[in-house]
Amino acid sequence: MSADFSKPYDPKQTESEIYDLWEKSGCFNPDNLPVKKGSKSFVVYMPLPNVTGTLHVGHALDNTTPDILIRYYRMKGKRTLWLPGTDHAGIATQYVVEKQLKKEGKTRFDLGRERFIERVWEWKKEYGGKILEQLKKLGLSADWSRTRFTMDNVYAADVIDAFIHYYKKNMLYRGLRTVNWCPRCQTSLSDLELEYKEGQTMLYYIKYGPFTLATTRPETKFGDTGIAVHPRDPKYKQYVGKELEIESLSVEGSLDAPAKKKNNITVVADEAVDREFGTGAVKVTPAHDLTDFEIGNRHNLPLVQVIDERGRMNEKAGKYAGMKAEDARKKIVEDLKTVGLLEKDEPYAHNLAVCYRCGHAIEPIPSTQWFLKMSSGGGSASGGEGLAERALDVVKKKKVIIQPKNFEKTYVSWLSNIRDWTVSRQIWWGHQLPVWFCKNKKEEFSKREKENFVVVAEKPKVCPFCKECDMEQSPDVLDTWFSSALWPFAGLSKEDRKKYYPGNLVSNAREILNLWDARMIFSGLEFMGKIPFQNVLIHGTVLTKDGKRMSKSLGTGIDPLKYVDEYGADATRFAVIWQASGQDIRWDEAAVIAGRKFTNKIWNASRFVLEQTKDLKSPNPKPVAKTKADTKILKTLEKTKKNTGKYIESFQFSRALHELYDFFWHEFCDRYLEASKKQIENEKLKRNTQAILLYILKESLKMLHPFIPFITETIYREFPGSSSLLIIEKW
RNA sequence: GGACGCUUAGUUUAGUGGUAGAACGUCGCAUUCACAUUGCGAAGAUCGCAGGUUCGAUCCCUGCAGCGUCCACCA
Repeated sequence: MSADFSKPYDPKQTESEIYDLWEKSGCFNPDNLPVKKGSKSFVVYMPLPNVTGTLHVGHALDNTTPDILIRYYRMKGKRTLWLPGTDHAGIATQYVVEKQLKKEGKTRFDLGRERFIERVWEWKKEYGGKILEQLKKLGLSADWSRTRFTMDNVYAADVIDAFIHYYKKNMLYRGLRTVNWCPRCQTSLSDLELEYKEGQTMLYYIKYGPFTLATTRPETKFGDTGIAVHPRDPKYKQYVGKELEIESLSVEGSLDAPAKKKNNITVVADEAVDREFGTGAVKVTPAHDLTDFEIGNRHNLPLVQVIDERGRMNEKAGKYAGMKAEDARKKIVEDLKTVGLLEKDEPYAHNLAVCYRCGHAIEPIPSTQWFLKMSSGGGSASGGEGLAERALDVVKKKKVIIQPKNFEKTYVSWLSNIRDWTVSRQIWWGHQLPVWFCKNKKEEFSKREKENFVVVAEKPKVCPFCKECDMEQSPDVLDTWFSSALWPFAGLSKEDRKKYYPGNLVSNAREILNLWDARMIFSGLEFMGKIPFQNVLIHGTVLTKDGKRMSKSLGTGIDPLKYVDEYGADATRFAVIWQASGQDIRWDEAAVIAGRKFTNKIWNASRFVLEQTKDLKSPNPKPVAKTKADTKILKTLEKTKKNTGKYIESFQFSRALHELYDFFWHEFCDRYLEASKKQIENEKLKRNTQAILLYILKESLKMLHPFIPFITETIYREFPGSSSLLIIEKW
């Protein structure tokens, strides 16, 4: 293969050949790099793309900047590792496969858990590697030989160990949490699995002591433990913090005198209340509404469950017990009318959440979940500081630097107000909890003190409780983020951890700063005793040209491969970096075209330089400044080199690229190349001018290589006497 | 509802306490000599609005308006 300068640069032809060359050279793997002994490593953890993901411009942003750093530091002689992998993305993947099944007229229940999971693995085998293959087209120099999937056996073992570790440290506990429940499918549903149906219901205005409350669900009133108002609402200010004895409907369906009321209601002020809705005050039923559950959590309101798993009123509902919630509603409304507590009702259109599978109305009910303690407050037995405090500390002490700086605020406020992390999920695809229950000692809900389960990696041969049953594993799986939080070390082999942990950097979009970055930080501290990386780079969101969000469903998403195909990977990378200068990016195809023009310029300038210097015997003659033009270009080169390095090291990639663009195009091509034409005609200046041309071009290619690696490598191969690859050339 | 951000030439944007740089586009000129995916040159910005701080603000503060993103959610 050699470059054909008689034709315009054709990225399509060369890019895949060059990429093969790099892969074959093994230089993506830090263990193969010709680095000096004792030289430092530079490690980047790739944001794990979901196996269900399709490539979008955001991925190009996520990955182009680390690639620049990796290539730069590789050329600077560091041992560079860029660790790639994919995430099993629990709910998202399960959802995709279930949709596939639906087309065949089946549900996951038809297959059963085991066969369903097999089916997901099949799906993963077929599509799971696709996104990484697409990423390679952008020219990323990640070490693919180390690629891991968050459900690989070795990775899974670490995930299970982590769970057991937390359990032993008394940082995991079981508790109730209100979840979306389908009474027909008998399963909890994630947000993804909800569908919304527009419906007409009634909004009932119920008298509640000094309040009138609007609700669509009067049947949950027996589970009410609070009334919430907006903190800045002057109407209700006087009641906030008071516990009220309220004249209300009794479970016998009659009027309850205030004195007889057992469960009094606390008035709380909460930001979640919409002052404009209804009367501006709402009843709080933590057991049967997700928002109310959050409010209850914030104000320590008790949880009173009045509807059961089958969607029927339970014994707490007195004479209404056993009735379906819907029927109970009618009856209760009647009774409220009779006792004079119903002020009015009006029709109300709202979105009703239904099960995506069977269409049944979902019923929020409390269910047992596993929680990971985030904070030392609340009697953590781990002594010292909790996970959140430690993650906060390293950022406050600047051991971990979040850039741009203002995202530090987001991070700090999230961790400062954090609640314990619900790590269990009621789906099938994921890391199943290493929790084993005794079949003979079943309890609805068991806290530690009256255990009927053990937490161990392998199923115990003999049940420690009844000594005779075949223990049953908890059907729950872990939240996907629980496993991806371990990525900086679970992604590495035990051997690698000694060499490549801690790493240096992650680069991702802002929406996963808390979901992922924060959790990697505290997991790293907990399990490795060290921060996983010093730098968190948050890049802007890629928007459409008119400033709208890119989304697949709106048809505004953009596949960067379209540009790779049309203009080349270099031009695409150029466009991404060129535009990623400030905040969010309004993606403009014009930038890709500018990138292609630039690569074309480089191509032609290189052709000129290589032709002009063909007769130069010594491949690397020392250039000297003999003319004004010589002095100028050599000086400017030094300045550009210095600035480019400075900008790359401080993550100002766009600035670096603009500087390089300016230098190459305007200083080198427009000025020096033109001047060189005359100088070469002068025999006295000829040799030296040739030497300068070659030298400037070579140095330019090096500086440009991290940004536009393909074309620079292609041209470098044409250099007289170049034996090695540009990718490992000294910067 | 919460958090964060944006508002600078036709468009996309950079930037600084002393009235602004660029890219694309537009217009004019040039060009057999690396490149028309070119070169040279020109026009084009009261730096969202209203106050304030300051000798002086596009840059700092306050308010307003518009736009957007993320998170939470619609009782």
